Amino acid sequence: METPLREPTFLILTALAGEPLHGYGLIAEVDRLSGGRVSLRPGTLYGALDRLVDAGLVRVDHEEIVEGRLRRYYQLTEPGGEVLATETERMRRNVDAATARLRAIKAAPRLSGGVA
Amino acid sequence: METPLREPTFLILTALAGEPLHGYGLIAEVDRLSGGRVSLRPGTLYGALDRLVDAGLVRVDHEEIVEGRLRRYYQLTEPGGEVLATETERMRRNVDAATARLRAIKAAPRLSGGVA
DNA sequence: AGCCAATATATCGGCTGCGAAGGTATGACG
DNA sequence: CGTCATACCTTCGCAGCCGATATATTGGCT
Repeated sequence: METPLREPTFLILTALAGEPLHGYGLIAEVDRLSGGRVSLRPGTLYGALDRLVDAGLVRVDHEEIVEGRLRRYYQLTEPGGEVLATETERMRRNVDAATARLRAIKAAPRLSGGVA
Repeated sequence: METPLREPTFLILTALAGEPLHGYGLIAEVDRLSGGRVSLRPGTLYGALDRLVDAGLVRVDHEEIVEGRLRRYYQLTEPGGEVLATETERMRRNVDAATARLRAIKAAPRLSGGVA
């Protein structure tokens, strides 16, 4: 697993931090928690899930058949929760650093397009 | 330019939001603002700078020779500042979503490794 | 004088993760 | 009986990062 986590992977872990979900449910949940801004594609989702399971951050919780269709539920593991917490902290620091500098820019713009 | 920005690219923009910097100065600044956690490699830095200049998010401010060595200073453009702001907002939302769910986990763990 | 470290730039190849596209199967609905 | 929605999975190309490597100059150490 590469770290820093990319956005799709990060959101998958975040979604699973709520409750175990199956593939399609995960897509829906990520859609919801991102306010519709991120729609996972199957290729992204299953690739990411395979990697996450390999790395032990997620595991298959159980499978069930609903209306003839298999649902494979994935669950966040404890290491998965730790990685999510660590990555969240990293991002928080980056966000804070950027926010501080952006505030300074607004106060006294120094960009190419600044007021002449 | 791919969006979401990857961490090195994001930090380069953040560093340049403070003041124009040259390559090596940028490496030092990113080192500092990341608390030593991120040390840019030349390959990462110059690749990213090329892409950022191509995309118009950063531009060459000026060049100067200090002690016989060329320093090429890069400056954040206005579009660059906007992208940085947008990306920061995106990350803030993701951080908030993850934080909320992580808090819930701590209160009532539901992970594989939870208390038996 | 001779050498190594630090400053400063740049390039190349491999790896990884994402995304677009496409594929299979089942049940529901008209 | 065809189409849509659900649900799984695979393959391929691309973009960005990183390690390694290269080149040039200044300065310090011996």
